[in-house]
Amino acid sequence: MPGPLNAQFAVAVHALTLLTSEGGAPQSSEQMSRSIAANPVHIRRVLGRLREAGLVTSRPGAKGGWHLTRSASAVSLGDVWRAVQGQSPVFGLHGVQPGCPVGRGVTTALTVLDQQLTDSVVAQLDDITVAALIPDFAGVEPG
Amino acid sequence: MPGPLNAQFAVAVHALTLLTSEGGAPQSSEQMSRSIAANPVHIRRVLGRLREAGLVTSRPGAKGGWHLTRSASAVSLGDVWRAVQGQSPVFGLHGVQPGCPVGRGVTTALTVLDQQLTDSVVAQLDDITVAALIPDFAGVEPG
DNA sequence: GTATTCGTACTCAGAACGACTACGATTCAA
DNA sequence: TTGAATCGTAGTCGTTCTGAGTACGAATAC
Repeated sequence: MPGPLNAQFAVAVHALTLLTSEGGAPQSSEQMSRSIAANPVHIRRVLGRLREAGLVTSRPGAKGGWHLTRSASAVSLGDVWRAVQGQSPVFGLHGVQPGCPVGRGVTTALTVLDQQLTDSVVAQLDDITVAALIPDFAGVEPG
Repeated sequence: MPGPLNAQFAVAVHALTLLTSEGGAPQSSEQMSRSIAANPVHIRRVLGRLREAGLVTSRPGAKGGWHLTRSASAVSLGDVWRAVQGQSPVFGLHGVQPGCPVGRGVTTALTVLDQQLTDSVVAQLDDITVAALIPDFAGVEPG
């Protein structure tokens, strides 16, 4: 129902926290879809990005599913961000390239600024681990 | 033609730079639409936000148009950001509110994080003036 | 009075996103 | 070997967002 959001990032982080429970046993996308308010296929697609980044692994078939490749305290939100967002624009501050020279100068300046702000944000995300987001880490069972 | 972007911010900044030229004489949205690759109506809507924020004024009728209320060196990009974006979410890191307690904890944590990152970005924008984006300030004529 | 310009409501097209279905491929277990 | 479970992925659909564009009334200058 909601619209404008980086929901993939939230789904990824939420899934990672779920994978820390159950003693690290693999969990299926179907299983996680009940805790995360999202479609199993969508979850698979998002986690696919995380797999490409080496944060999780997946195995098809019975008793298959997803599991972490390292502890949640060794995964930063910056890792998740890079895996999910890749190089896609964050702010998109720069609009269409105009014809007039003043406009081009402004556009290039905004492009540089966009990159600086993005770097700053990712740097802050790098200082936060997934484990830090879990209230009472390793003591709460998802419902 | 392009899609995913905060083009309003770019339009606003570009318009402000245009208003610094011509010796501060009022310019019409039609006039600016030729330099900015955007529709006059769209420009009026964006500048309307800036007017609400007190950054520009407008006057209808012949010889009307828009002009700055202060020097471009006294307008920060943070001012423009707040005028254009308001309180709308920037990252939207937090997804749908899920039912399970772990999920709620993660969601609230992401909500707090979102606010922190937004504050950080706006603080950086506050340190940059519109004038700083103009190459050779007061020496270039828009075409 | 006429031309100019803003203010704003309305519609339209395109892109993006997630939900959902479907189905093949893979893996485990009996 | 059969069947169930699960991933991988293509495809479609509906919703939402955004900007483009049209239209027209109100205000202003000459």
